[in-house]
Amino acid sequence: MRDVAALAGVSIKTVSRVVNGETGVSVAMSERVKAAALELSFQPDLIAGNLRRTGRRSRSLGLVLASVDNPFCASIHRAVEDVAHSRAVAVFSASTDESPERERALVAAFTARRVDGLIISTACAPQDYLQPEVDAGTPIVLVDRPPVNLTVDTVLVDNTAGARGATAHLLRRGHRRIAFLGDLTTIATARDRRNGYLLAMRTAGAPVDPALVVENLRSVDDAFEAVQRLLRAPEPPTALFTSQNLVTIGAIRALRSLGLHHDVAVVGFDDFDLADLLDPAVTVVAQDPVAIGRTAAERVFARLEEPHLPPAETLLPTRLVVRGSGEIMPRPAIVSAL
Amino acid sequence: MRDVAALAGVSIKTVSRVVNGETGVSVAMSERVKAAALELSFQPDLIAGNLRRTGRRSRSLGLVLASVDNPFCASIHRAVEDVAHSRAVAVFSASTDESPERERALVAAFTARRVDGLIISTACAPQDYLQPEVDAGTPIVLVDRPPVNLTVDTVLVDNTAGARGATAHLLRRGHRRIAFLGDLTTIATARDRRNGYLLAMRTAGAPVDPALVVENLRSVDDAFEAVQRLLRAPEPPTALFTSQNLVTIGAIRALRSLGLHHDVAVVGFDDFDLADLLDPAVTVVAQDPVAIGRTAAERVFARLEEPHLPPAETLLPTRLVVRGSGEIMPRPAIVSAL
DNA sequence: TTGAAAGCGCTAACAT
DNA sequence: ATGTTAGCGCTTTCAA
Repeated sequence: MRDVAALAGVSIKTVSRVVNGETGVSVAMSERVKAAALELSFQPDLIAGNLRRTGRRSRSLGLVLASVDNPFCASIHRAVEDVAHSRAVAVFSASTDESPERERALVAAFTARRVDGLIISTACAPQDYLQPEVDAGTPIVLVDRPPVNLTVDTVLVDNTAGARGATAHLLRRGHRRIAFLGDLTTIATARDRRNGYLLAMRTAGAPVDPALVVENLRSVDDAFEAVQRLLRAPEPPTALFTSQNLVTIGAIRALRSLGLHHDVAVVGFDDFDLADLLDPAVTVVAQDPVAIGRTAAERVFARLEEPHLPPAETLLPTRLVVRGSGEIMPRPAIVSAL
Repeated sequence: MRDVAALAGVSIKTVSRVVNGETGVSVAMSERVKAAALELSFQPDLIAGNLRRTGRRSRSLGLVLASVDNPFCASIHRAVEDVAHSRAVAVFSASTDESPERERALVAAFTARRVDGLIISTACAPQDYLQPEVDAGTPIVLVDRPPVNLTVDTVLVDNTAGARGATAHLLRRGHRRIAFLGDLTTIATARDRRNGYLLAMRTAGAPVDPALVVENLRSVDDAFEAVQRLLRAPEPPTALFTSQNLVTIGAIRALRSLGLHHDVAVVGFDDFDLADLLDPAVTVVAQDPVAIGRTAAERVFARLEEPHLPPAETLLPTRLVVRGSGEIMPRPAIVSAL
């Protein structure tokens, strides 16, 4: 900037005015400065500029997800990016892999870079480590997972209702022995989905067999093995409610390996690509990750403009997508291939 | 930092020394400063610090992809993140949607934030706009798409060989009328894949029917319609080589809609989740996006340490994953459902 | 071992 | 309409 000023033969402040499009610069001067800037291919340093600027905005935002290569997270990510891009804000993103330590490290890395806001799908509970940031006035939105002992904006999905609806859907078709296959119980959404399942079962007066409630499944392989075990047991379930994508896929693989994919009903939580092309097509409880990301990003910017807004809780509904696997009627599942 | 110094009753420089773990501070003093920092929950401003620091590193990196919610891009992203995370570097990411204008805006946004390096899957050719950054010494790695009129590090996939291998695979099973279904011809990888197809056809002495070469397919729907049209034509193909994920999926949907999925062979470029669970399972030319991301990120850091390294060109191989759809033998495709 | 002064690239506040 | 001075939060350089 000093070089540009020297080349144009003006003061550094005049260059600053031109670069920032401030009023009160003669056209001739402005042209001269622009020419000099172009010649030196001058690019203003946004970081240095924001050091002194009133408002002190880095025009960047931190996004912390379970993993950027998980399709659900990636949709949220893209929605956040689009809102941020429209406001000339850049997005830092990172993955926790469900590790509280990594999450803390990532948030610290982002706050050290003075992001204007944070959108977090937390792997921690409680999230005490965020309190200093909240106190410092950084807009924080928790997405998908609720805050514990923390008052911040949230954008959550009605997991309980979604799971209840999925289970009720199976119950309506006459299923009584419905297995629940769940993710880590440390994850709030996994617990909510289990509770929705239990609620539907109790409401329908269906007994809950503890042997049919399998939790802490972390991968396709975990789910595969759990489902194989369930169906080879003396009293196998006639339907499965799988509470997460990887679990749904593992369950489907297990049913195929046993030749039971047309005999055992499946409803999965969370939609996935090609679910409609499988045989049978997979009935799911769909979430709206784009709405989650968009809402969260808009909330960050709203709070940036109006810091004293009361914390908002957005609860997004789910949608049951009927495709076939969830409409299989109950029948004795006979494991032929042993 | 000033506040911490005041509370500890030391100079600001001493705080700086403690915070950065520099040597030459007495233990007692160090303890006093740490206590003060903790009490004020002081977090050093990485940005301000790097303003004067020798080396001038922002410890951030810009990643420009087609779209963060495309699974191929997301895998690259995750690999880049992991390498960056291990070096305490944060990653800005963004999506071009194949728009050269958006790409330029994104790169400008990142350089204005003084990222230490850029990893770009470019939607532009030539990429002249990058020359000033290259000249300024910013490490830039182009991934997946080659540079035009620009000398930078690259990490590319051998698209031509992969496409040639896929087509040869079909030819070996006796197919002669093999359709090529391609993406936008503005994308270099799309052209390379077409060239690989043509090369294999010519090598085998198979005539190339121009009616079977359909390009500029941008979506599942585009591919769906193109494949329906091809198969309803008087001389339909007996096999399809689909040069991209969305195209592969559109083609599969079209074959199903015509009841021909067990009659027409398909080999797709790029692997995708659940390809093995479809009926028939889909034979693909798999790329290794994780290797792309890892290699590119490592290259950025290598160049950061050693700015005068000669530009490196990494060409990653593909792998044919045989699953069934590509092994269907040629037979007259009779469209029953009209 | 500690501190004072200068300065990174820029903007704010106040001249002129 | 333009320039001057101070200062953002930190590191560097050099002196004590």
